[in-house]
Amino acid sequence: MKNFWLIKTEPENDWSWNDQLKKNIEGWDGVRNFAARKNLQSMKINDQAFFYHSGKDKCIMGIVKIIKEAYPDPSDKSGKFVMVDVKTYKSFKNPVLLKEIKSVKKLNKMVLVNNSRLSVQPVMPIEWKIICKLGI
DNA sequence: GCCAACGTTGGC
DNA sequence: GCCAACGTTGGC
Repeated sequence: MKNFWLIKTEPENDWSWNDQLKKNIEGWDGVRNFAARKNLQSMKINDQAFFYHSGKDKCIMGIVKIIKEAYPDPSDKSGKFVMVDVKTYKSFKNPVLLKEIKSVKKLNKMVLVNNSRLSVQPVMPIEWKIICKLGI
């Protein structure tokens, strides 16, 4: 079964949707949190993930697809953490703002709303559907 | 720039 | 194995 996710990035300092569009395929490394690692390890090929800008923007920019499942993150010297590869899938015409998400009642259970610090989060199918509609 | 919330570390 | 201290994240 296909799963849905949300991955966060800091567009200013780290990696932006613009960078993603330019590069198309990118290794999602640098995750150093056990809850996030667990989510990375649950990802399957062809799962989809929202691409979220934290910081100034605070919005979902588009969708990426998982094209390679969890493998050891070479940037982690301890060897404990993993990464996946993602590929640009779809750009939202209307990036969905955190503010909008918070204003939709059915979305107020989202991890993004309740635990905004988790950098790799699961998304419920119903939540996925609503946000896709908002972003078109 | 502040601060609340959270995760991780390390001493016991 | 607990918990205080610390560092980091991210929304405001």
